[in-house]
Amino acid sequence: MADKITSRNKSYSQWYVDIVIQAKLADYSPVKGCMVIRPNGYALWEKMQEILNRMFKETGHRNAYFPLLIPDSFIKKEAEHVEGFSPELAIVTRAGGDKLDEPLVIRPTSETIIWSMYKKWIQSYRDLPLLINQWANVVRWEKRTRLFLRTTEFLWQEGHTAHETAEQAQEETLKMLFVYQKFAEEYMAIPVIAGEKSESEKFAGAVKTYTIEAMMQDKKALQAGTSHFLGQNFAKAFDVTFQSRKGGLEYVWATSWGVSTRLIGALIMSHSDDKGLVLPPELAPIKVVIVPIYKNDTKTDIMNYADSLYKSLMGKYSVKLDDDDQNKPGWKFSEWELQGVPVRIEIGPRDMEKNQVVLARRDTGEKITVNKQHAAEEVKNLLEDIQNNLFRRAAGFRQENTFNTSGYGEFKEIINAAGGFIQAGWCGSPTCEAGIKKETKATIRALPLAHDGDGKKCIYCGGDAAVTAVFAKAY
RNA sequence: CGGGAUGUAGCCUAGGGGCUAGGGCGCCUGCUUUGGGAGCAGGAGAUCGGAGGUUCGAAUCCUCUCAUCCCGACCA
Repeated sequence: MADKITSRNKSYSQWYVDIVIQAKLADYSPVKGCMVIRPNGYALWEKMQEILNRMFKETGHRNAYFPLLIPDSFIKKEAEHVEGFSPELAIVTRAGGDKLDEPLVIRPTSETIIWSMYKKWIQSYRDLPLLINQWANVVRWEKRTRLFLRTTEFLWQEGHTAHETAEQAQEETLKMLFVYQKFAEEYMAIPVIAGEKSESEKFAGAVKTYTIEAMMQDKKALQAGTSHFLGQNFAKAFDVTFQSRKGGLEYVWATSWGVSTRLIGALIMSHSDDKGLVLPPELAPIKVVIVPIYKNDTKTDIMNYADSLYKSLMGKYSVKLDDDDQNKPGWKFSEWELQGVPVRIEIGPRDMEKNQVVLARRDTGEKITVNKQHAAEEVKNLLEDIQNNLFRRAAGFRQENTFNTSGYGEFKEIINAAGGFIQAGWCGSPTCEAGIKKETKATIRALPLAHDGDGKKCIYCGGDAAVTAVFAKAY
């Protein structure tokens, strides 16, 4: 078999690049830092959109679309926001052959343009809550890019909501955090830690940022989604007020939340192996592929047999019959494994003779032989089993690589040698956080919800811990 | 922005002053094959990243430049 993919042992980052390129998920573009999402990759994004859209709508949100170009002055209206984003903005200064009077920023996120519109749309508490989501592209000029994980332009969804009270906005923030958690765990089969970000890690312009944080196979952390409680920061910056039930004029309370095509990177780095992509059935654009195996003289019979199986499955799952005559079965096996299809059905003369089929599962490589009449039911069970197995495997891996320690010496040892997540006490001081980052490169990934200090001491300064923090090196 | 690496056909690559730039994969044609990336035969495909220079002669040497990847710094 041709070695198209560098093994994870040899080079994890090259393995990742190889998967993306060889599974035809994406390709490099002529512009530095940008990528083309190819049909295989875009199909994954479409599955994510489909599921998330359903979940967003079930929680009362509606989709809309705001423009790509934002007046430069808008970005500058919220002090922390401008400070956070100004280094990575792409700005249009010429258009239509002339220099523009006011430069236009290509959106790095849409808070400012959206709140400028919300000012027009919100007058009364009767206009609240306003629950809008948009699917869009954004541009952030990053110094260092990686396919899917951090590209100059990327696709995402951004929810922007407006509420009467701080409590309602806070509730919305957490509600959407849990939507993300459910999506990651139940569909992507990726276990995540739901928690709050520390002050230094939060979104520029937010009062509080919440995150779902996942562990990749190299034991590094990946921020997979964020949900922000924006307080009244943007309402004040854009003067968005409403007449309350009591008649007074009050600033609106806000949230925003988003996940991006980075999730595709998370998916790859959670489940895939040295043979290629491994997709959880819930997200696999093709769940089952049928590979017929025939000789010239048996071709017609085998194809008929395969086709009848195909017809019996096609209404139930997205299934593909690979009737391409150009490649041999062995080639097809490898190719579909590379592309991550969860279940492969092999049908050859020996199977037809015994009225059976061979089911091969992508997650373990295991093959089983089942009676053709039971194939549909067996496939259903197998898909469920693969979905569960992938989650269990990832959860087990995370557990094996999550450590508790109260000694800073041990902390440094773990981070440098084994890697992984470390749960430790933190006093809450940015100085301690910065010291740890400088000395170990580990950052606070999340302050898990429902954990106070638990009587711990700060891992760095030894003072009383305000919270339990999860530390790790991160993407 | 620092460090490293690489640019030769769609992809991988050989050649490091000299004659028609060689091979593998892939692609096209035909035949044979088909239970883990098939075989044979024939064929198409290259201004050697770009510019300038040295030379009788440059893919090869020199200078500059552009691009990408990897590592680091930075990063809602």
